[in-house]
Amino acid sequence: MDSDDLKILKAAPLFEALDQNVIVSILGEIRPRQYDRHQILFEQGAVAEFFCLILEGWVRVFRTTSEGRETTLAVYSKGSSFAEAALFMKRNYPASAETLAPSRIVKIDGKRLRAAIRADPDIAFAMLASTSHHLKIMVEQVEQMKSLSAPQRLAAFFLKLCPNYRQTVTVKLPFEKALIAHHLGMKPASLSRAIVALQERGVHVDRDEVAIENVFALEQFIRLERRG
Amino acid sequence: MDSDDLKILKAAPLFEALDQNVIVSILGEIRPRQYDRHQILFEQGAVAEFFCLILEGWVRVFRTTSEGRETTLAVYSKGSSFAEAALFMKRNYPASAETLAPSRIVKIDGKRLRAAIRADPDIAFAMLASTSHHLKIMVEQVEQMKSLSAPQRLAAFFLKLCPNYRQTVTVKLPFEKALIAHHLGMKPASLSRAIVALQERGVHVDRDEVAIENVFALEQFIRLERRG
DNA sequence: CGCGGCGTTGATCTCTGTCAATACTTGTGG
DNA sequence: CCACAAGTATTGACAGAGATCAACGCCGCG
Repeated sequence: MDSDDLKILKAAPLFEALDQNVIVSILGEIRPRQYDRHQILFEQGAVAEFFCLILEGWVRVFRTTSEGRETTLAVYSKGSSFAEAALFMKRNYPASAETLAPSRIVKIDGKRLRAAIRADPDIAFAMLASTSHHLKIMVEQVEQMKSLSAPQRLAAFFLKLCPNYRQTVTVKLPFEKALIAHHLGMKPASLSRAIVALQERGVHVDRDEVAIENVFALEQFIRLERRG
Repeated sequence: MDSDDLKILKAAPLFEALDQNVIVSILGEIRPRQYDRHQILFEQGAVAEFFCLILEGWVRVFRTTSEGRETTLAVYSKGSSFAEAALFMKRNYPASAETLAPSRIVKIDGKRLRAAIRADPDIAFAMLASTSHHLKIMVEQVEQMKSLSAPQRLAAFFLKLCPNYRQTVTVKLPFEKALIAHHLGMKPASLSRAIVALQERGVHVDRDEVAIENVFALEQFIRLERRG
C-alpha cells in the first residue's frame, strides 16, 4: 500500500481515529484499484459485501426506480467513504455507484471489518462517527435545499470546491454541468441561469473553469439573502 | 421499569437484536419520563450526553439557523430512537428536539452506552444499523425534496402513515397541519392546496381524518408523474 | 463536412411563497 | 350559555423562481 494512499485513508472520517496498523488489518490483502470513468462499483439490490473509500477521483451514488429513471443521491470525492451503511442494515445496497472520472478506490470487506470490530470496539466508535458525519452532511443539504435559491446553492457548491481561503481563486468543475445541476436539485437550464446570476457577484465561469473574485463576498451572498 | 415499557424497548429497531439484560444494563437506573407538549428535550449546540427513545408520543427534531429560521429535519414516534449520532460526533447536538404531543421518553446515557459497547461489541452493530437507518431516511428526504411536487410529497407522507396495505384506508394526522407542512418543506397555505389537489385523486381530508380511496393509485401518483 | 452531445438562451407556464382576509375551534371568563 | 380571544385552517390575489419546451450555438469527432 502506497504511503500517500494510507495518508488519505487515515484522513477519512471513518479511519481518522484508528491506528495505522488497525487500518492495514482491516484492509487485509485488498489493494486500491484503478477505475475508468462510468464504471459501476456496485449495483442497487446486490448483497452489500464491502464499502468504498475514494483515494482519487469522483463517484456518484444513484438510485434507479422501477421505471428506469435515475436519481443522483450523492456525489463523493477524494477521502470520502460511502455505502458503509448498507453493511449494517438489510445488507444489500439501496443504491448503485459509478465513477464519474478515472478514480482510485479501495473496497473494504465487510466480513473483515466485523471481525475487527469484535476484536477492538474502538473501531466501532470511529465508524459511528463516520455515519454520523454523513448524516450531518445530509441534514445540511436538506436545510440548504429548503432555504437557499438556485444561485445561492450554486455559490455554496463553488465554495465547497475551494481548497483554501484566499480571496481570489479559480477552481475546476469536477464533472458535467448537467450533473451538478441535478446534484443541486435544479435543471441544467436553471444552472446556466444561476451561473449568469453569479456573474454580477464576481463569479465567472468559462467551460469548466470557475474564477471567483471574492470568496468572502460569495459567502456573504449565501448568508445575507435568505429567502423567508 | 414497567414491563410494558420494556416490551416496547425490546421491539424498538435499536434494541430488537439485543438481549433483555443487555438493554437493562444500558439503561442503568434511568427511567422513562413523561413530557408535555412542546417541551424541549435537548438544544442545538448543547453537549450531547444522551440519546432518546420514544415509548409513546411524537417528537420533532429541528435546526435553527443563525438568523433564527427553523427547519424541521425529522419527526419521530413510538419505538424510534434519535440523536444517537450526536453522541459519536463532535459530542454536541447539531439540532434541537421538542415533543409535539404528550410523550413518554427514555433518555439513554451516552457514557453507559459507550461502556456497554466496549463490553459487548454486538451493541455497536445495532447502533451502526440505527444510525445508518437515519442516514437512509435523510437520503430519501433529499431525493423526495428534489423530485416531488408538494401534492406528491403530501401523498408520500400519507402513505407512510398507512399501517397496512389494504386498498382503502383512513388514517389520523399525527399532529397539526402547519407542522406537517413544515416537515414536508412547504408553507401551510400550500399544504391546504395540496390537500385540495389530492381530492381529485380520491383522498379526502376532514379535520385530522384522512380517507384514502385507493392506496395503490396514490402510489402511482407519486411514481408516475415525477418532474424531471 | 455533418453529426451528436452539451450547454445556453428565450418565451412561456406552473407551482409555490407571500400577504391578507376570512372562517372555524377551542378555551376562558363573565 | 354566550362573548371574546387566541390559535389553527382555508381561501383568494398576486409575484417570483424555476420548470418546460424549443431553438440555437459550440465543440469534438468520425
